[in-house]
Formats: sequence, C-alpha cells, structure tokens
Amino acid sequence: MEWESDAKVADRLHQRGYRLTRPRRAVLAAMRESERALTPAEIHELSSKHFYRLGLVTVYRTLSLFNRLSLVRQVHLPNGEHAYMLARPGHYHALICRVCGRTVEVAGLENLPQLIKEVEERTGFKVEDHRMEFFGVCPDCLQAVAQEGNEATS
Amino acid sequence: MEWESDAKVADRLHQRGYRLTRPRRAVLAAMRESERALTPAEIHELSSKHFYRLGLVTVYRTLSLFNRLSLVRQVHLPNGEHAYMLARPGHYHALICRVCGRTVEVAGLENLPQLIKEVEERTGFKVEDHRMEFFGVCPDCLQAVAQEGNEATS
DNA sequence: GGTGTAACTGGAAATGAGTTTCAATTAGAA
DNA sequence: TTCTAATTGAAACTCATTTCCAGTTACACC
Repeated sequence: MEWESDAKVADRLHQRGYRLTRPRRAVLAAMRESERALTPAEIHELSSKHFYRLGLVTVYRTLSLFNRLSLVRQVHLPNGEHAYMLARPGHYHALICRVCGRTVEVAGLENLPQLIKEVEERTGFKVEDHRMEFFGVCPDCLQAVAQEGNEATS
Repeated sequence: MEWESDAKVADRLHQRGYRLTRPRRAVLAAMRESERALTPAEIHELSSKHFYRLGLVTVYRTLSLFNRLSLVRQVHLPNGEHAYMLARPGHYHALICRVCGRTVEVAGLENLPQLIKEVEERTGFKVEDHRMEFFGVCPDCLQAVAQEGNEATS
C-alpha cells in the first residue's frame, strides 16, 4: 500500500508553515493501517494506540487540515456522516462495499470527461467540480455470498 | 414548472395509508415556489407563510416521508448538509450553481451506463447505487459574470 | 544543544442538525 | 357526524462537529 512516509508528509506541511506533531503522526499511522474510510471517531480510537492522550478534537482539526492539503480524501457516507481515507494524487472516486465497508478508489475513468461534457451541453452550466460515489458489493463479498448460496443448496 | 397537483400527491399518499395534511400542503407549496434545493430550516421558514404554526420537527418528518415516497429528492451539499427539491420521476442528478445556488436536474445521461460498466470492470465491484452531484455556474450567472467583465473594461 | 515563539494541543462548554417522546389534534373512511 | 389511526407541536434529547482558552511543543534560529 506504499503510502507517503512521515518525512514526505512533514515536508509538505512545512512548506505551508505547518508542523508534523505526534498527534498528527498517530492519525497518519492509523489511516495507513486501514483499508476502509474511517470516521473521525474511529480514527480517534485507532490513533489512541499510537498516542494515548490524543483528543478527538485534535483528530477533527487534523483531518480538516489534511483535507485542505489534499493529504486525505473525504467520503460522504449514505447517512450523511463523513469518513476519511489517505489520498493518492489525482482525482479519485470512492467505491464503498455495503457488506464489509471496504473502500476502494478508482481514478482516470475514461468515460467521465464525456459525461461531464454531456451535462454541460444539456444544461448550459459550466461544471467546475463534482462528487461521485459508488455503492455496491466488493469482489470478496460477492464471492462470499455465492459461497453461502452453494452451501444452502448442497 | 408544472408540478404535481395537491390532489395527485394526496392520491399517492392515500395509496400507502398516509394523509395529506395542512402542514404537508404547506411544505409542498414552499418547495414549488423555489428554484433552489432548500434545507429543512429554509423550508420551515417559507412554509410558515402558508401555515403559521408549522413546526420544524414536522418539516423533517414530512421531508423524510416524501423522500421515502420519492416525492422529493435529497441533495448532499458540499458542507454535508442536506437540501431537498421536488422530484420528477426517474433517476436524476443535481447540478448546483455556486453563485446563485439554483439547482437543476439532469436525467437520462447517455454516458452514465458505460461509466458504471467501466467502474465495475476495473474494480470487480457490483455497483448497485451511486451518488453524483455537479457543482458549477449556471447559464444566467455565467452571463452576469461576463457582463461585469465588460463593464469593468469599458 | 539551548531558546523563543508561533503553531498546536486537550478538555470543557457550546453549537446545530436531526430525532424521540408524548399528550393533544385532525384527516378522512364509514 | 362519528370514530380512530395517523399526525402534530413542543420540549427534551442525541450526537457530530466547533469554539474557547490556558497550557504544551515543534522547529527555526542562534
């Protein structure tokens, strides 16, 4: 999963006058360990193992900062809650498995530019940004479901 | 803007054992008058002109019911708040103007099915649902901006 | 390797969207 | 008109997120 090292993140922060503190390192560490997008509360719990006196408030502030710097990506869950995952460079879209919650990203969708063009042509809007999230079932859970089906009928 | 009449809405509600009450009529009336997607608080304020003792709680309950019945559509604003607009039948996507806030819907995007197919092929997910919102500038505001530019340089 | 200071922190209290509870009201079928 | 289940408003509550503030710390500069 080769994420950016702490040192690289530190550089990015320093360039803008921010610091890489222990709480921030703990948040990064927790997010690197997860395959899922995590809510601030979940991140707080996981990060506490890396730095026990981490405050939830600091998690919120850290995520907000990281989001501004595009170090993390914010995902809007179906219920309106927010979750976060480490960002890879470029424009990505989230895919969320409704069974296990795993979050995966897709980038460089070839059919996206023409979709946006279609929207612009049909409405006259100049489209500047968009949000797009997909919900479904991941390959592993599809397989697990198929498995159960087999067992039940055998 | 030819929206469904109260009578038609009443039919749809009655079919499912619900009633068309004065508060619900007031919510409908307010939404018919707006070009924008409205937050529950905004709807409460506008609806109060139609029925002065309408409670905010009732607005929430009404929107929730209408959403379940697909009478309204829920829009996720960039800040995570929810807004609502009357729904037209079919699967629509919201376009929100960042200047005036006007909300417009696009349906039947021809390039969407192949985009979803591309996502499925590249990730192995079975895509069951998606959320897609576009943010930009509407035709009127584009023109207004162009106008200002002309005035400034003339 | 100190040291000064602006960035950062945690905790408590506040905010604000949205929900629950409950006794009183009302739509609309009969 | 009558009856009753659906609906309502107000108050209290929940829970994510923000604000405030006094104490702490990263790190640029000596």
